Amino acid sequence: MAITPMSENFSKWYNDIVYKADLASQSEVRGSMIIKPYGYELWENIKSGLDYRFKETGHKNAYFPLFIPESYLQKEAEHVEGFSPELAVVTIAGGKELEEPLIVRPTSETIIMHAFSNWIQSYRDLPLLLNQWANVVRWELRTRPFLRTSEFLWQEGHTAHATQTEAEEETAQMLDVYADFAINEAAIPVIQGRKSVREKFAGAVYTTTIEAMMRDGKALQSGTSHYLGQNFAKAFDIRFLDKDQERKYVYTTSWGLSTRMVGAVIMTHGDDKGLRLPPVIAPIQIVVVPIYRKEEQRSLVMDTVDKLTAQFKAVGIRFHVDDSDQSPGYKFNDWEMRGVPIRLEIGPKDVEKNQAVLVRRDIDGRDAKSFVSQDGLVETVQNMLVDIQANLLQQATEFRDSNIVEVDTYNDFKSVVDAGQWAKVWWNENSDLEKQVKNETTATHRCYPFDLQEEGTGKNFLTGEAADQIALFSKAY
RNA sequence: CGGGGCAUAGCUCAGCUUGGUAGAGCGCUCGCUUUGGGAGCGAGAGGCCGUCGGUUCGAGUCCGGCUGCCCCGACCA
Repeated sequence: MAITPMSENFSKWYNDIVYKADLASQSEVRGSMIIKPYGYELWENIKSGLDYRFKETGHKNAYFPLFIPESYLQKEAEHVEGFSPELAVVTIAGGKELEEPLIVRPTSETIIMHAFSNWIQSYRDLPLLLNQWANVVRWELRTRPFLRTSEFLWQEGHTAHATQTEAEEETAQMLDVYADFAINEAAIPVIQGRKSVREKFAGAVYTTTIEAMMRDGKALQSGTSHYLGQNFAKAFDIRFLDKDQERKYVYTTSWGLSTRMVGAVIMTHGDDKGLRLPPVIAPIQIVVVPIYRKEEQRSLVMDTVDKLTAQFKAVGIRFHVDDSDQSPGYKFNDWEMRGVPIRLEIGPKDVEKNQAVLVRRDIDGRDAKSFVSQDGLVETVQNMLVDIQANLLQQATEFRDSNIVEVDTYNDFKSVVDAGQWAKVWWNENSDLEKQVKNETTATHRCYPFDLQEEGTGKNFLTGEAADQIALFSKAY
């Protein structure tokens, strides 16, 4: 029943929340999971926050096929090499061996770029701004619910532009969209930055990322936006006739965010009692627990509950009334474990006094509880939801900031990384040395953070040479 | 892909050493009593013991094959 404490075993704590809060369950298929209604509602709320932003920035949704001809994937050399170990391939269909195997998409650059090459003829066709919501398959050897599964849900945006500048602006804009969503809706204080060459998307010129710090100090890449240059345009011959009468290759971008975000929410906000959900994306924002002994009390209490929830409904507060047969104490623990931001208790005493008891999930102890008037309750609740949202972001931000440590020697680096913190260092791009660091410490290059760059140069923590960029290293999911 | 472990009720597991009619806790169903921080009592339902084969009068238990899952490592957008 109870959840394994985080301090005892973080992985177990995570799995306990996923399964006991009914977000997902294990499926019969290796490495796959069933997303249950409560988990899927959370994903739907994430989806709608993103989809709204995509539309606001001029993108349209479309849908491309699940199956991709093998030859498409092979057109971009680095891309195919990056994905080939984890592809699921269909070789037999309809009882016959296929002439050309079909790949179950690990991502859709190739099939979408193939379509783009037919659709784009003139500068008037640009920019082309598309997004698709889809499932993709990557045959991972080691899987964890939401963080890494063989099949997962995501969105992938694909755009084509006339100029490099425009494509790079798009790449940056969509990373901003992700960061805005993560910070303001998921209450996750992400760090924006550029990936090292070793960590970038196969086929990209460069990759930008939002990195989040989990409660165990590990980093989670929570969304990525890639500038693809003309790599795919050349591989798929996507050319347009420009105003100056010249045929030119387009510049493309792609960007994606997956159900992994659910894992990020769990591991950013959760505590030993279970999940803590930011009100903006919580499937249930307030749970009502009626309390009564006798039947007369029950109808009295329920009348008040009906009156109050009608007000919630009118203003769009997402509520749930738990009138099951469980004891109140059971319900309190259960809904805290499921991360509902506010609990409302209504008993005979409250009905009599025209009051209600509110308990907020983001605070521990007595301070979490308040006795408020039923008059103006909707406003009280709305204000509290806003306050909880802000408080979760603040708690996560303070945790993150206190766990990023500046180091300039390899020894300090090792102890910081071993302590589960992030190392902020001076660094020069070098894939071989990055690999060495990973082998020796298990920490990886997370990104070159845009907001933490400094003028001039500093001492590379590994080589001691002068370095011109600030990088973050840490253990990661 | 290398090393180790496991497969028995919805879940967690015992039973195997030493073969003899399938067990516990939790959960579930029904009834009564309860209800402001994980309630109590009583009754009940629920299993081709992963699968195929072998040994035996008799296999959850012993032997072999297969399949699946978990952990550690390696790999990894």
